[in-house]
Amino acid sequence: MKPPSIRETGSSLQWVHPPRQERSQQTLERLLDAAEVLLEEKGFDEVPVTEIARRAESSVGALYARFVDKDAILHALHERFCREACATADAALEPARWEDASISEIVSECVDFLVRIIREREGLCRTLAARVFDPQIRERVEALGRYVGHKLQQLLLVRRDAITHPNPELACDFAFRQAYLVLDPLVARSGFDPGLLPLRDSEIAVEVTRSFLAYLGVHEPTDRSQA
Amino acid sequence: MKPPSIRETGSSLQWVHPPRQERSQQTLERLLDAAEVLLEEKGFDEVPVTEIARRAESSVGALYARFVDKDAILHALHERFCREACATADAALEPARWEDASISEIVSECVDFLVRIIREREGLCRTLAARVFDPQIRERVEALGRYVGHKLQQLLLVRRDAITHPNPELACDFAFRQAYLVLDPLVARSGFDPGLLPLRDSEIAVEVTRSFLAYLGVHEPTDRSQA
DNA sequence: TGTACATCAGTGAACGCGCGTTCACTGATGTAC
DNA sequence: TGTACATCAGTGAACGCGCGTTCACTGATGTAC
Repeated sequence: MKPPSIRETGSSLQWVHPPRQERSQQTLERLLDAAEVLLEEKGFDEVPVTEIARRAESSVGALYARFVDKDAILHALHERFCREACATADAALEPARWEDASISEIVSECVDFLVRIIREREGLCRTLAARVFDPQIRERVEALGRYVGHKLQQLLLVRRDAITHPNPELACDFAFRQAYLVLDPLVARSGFDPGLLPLRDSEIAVEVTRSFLAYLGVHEPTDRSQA
Repeated sequence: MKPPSIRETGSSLQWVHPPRQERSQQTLERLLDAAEVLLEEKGFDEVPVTEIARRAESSVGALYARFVDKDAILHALHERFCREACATADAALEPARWEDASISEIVSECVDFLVRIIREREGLCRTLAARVFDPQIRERVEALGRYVGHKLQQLLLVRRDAITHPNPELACDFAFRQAYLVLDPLVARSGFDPGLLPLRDSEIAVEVTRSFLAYLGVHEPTDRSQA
């Protein structure tokens, strides 16, 4: 139950040569942006470094002046994503925002939120999903999951007498991960195709929310938000 | 609601040069087996054809005499997997076997079953998961999902008055896919690592089953199996 | 049953392509006095 | 403010490695008469 913290795993310095001028800082960001855009269309392995450099209106040499190797780009992208995701979660799951809310309201908004994030960054999410076997990526995915999951859990456990599941801690954790694991492929993969289920995002969100709540065993509270 | 059938998508012939002698048939199978074994340890892209050939005690030339290209091996492996999975599902979901069973019994056994299959063929499942974006693989995954999902659905819908979810058809479909989507990464990925959730297979199965039933809204029947 | 020929199966060294990475060089920015 | 030098940033052609694929050749199996 200790709040998980996002350790800076030796962080960027492992993959990125730090820029010392404003100019190269911008190049770095252009390269990252270019890479992320290209990931919307292809897998990471299908994108040659030359293409990333070209798209960023930079050059291969400049790229290697910033990144120790090709993989470093993906790692940097993932780190940036995690930082942003944490920040967003911090804001969104701020207890004050939810003082009078019921569990279903919280869960429902969280699910919508997950859908939106995954949809916005489909390409990156897809590539990351295909690489969870990479220990570094995996560790980052898990750390983010723990971090956000823990915040959500705290919010939900305050309302624990609305939860029927015999082990509310486990239940919150499992339910959150389940939601994420289901949404990731349903949303991110469906860019290519009707998708695994012929449902639109909003319909998927409804079912995932329903599932989440049913699993917790929430009998809808007549509004008793604070413990 | 039409029973989905596994179309033979032009099938093997597209990737495999059919063997004409017993000998080459055996070579083909040795190659497939070797490839599947190697997938337990690495991703498909990390396994060079030379290694597959070597492990099969064959040669690169022999390999290319059977498969049109490297990808063909993965496709052939996937087709074999689907054939076997269908056959197993046919046997397991045979209505006669379940005449007196409740929904929870059916679901619980199905989940256990999924866990076992995924666990047994971790390597292949992992590689396939990383490749759902390939249209051919995706189509096969979906076809298998439809096929098995439909069989399960039929079994469950016979007991539809035990289901509270407003749309039982949709619910069965969604619940099955959700179970699969959650189990695949939880089980197949955890070979590498403590896993996303620090749960053992049996514990995961319990939660997935609970979630499945809760989502359907099953109020446990006092045994009224036939409609 | 034997012989000749055709097709199938297998071998593994060699080829070649793609792509990540390097490197010699030019230009820009910062710093010291 | 100006000048000289050092470091940073950027360029893109060339390199080289890995790996999928081919191909010339040997051996095995099948078939026709």
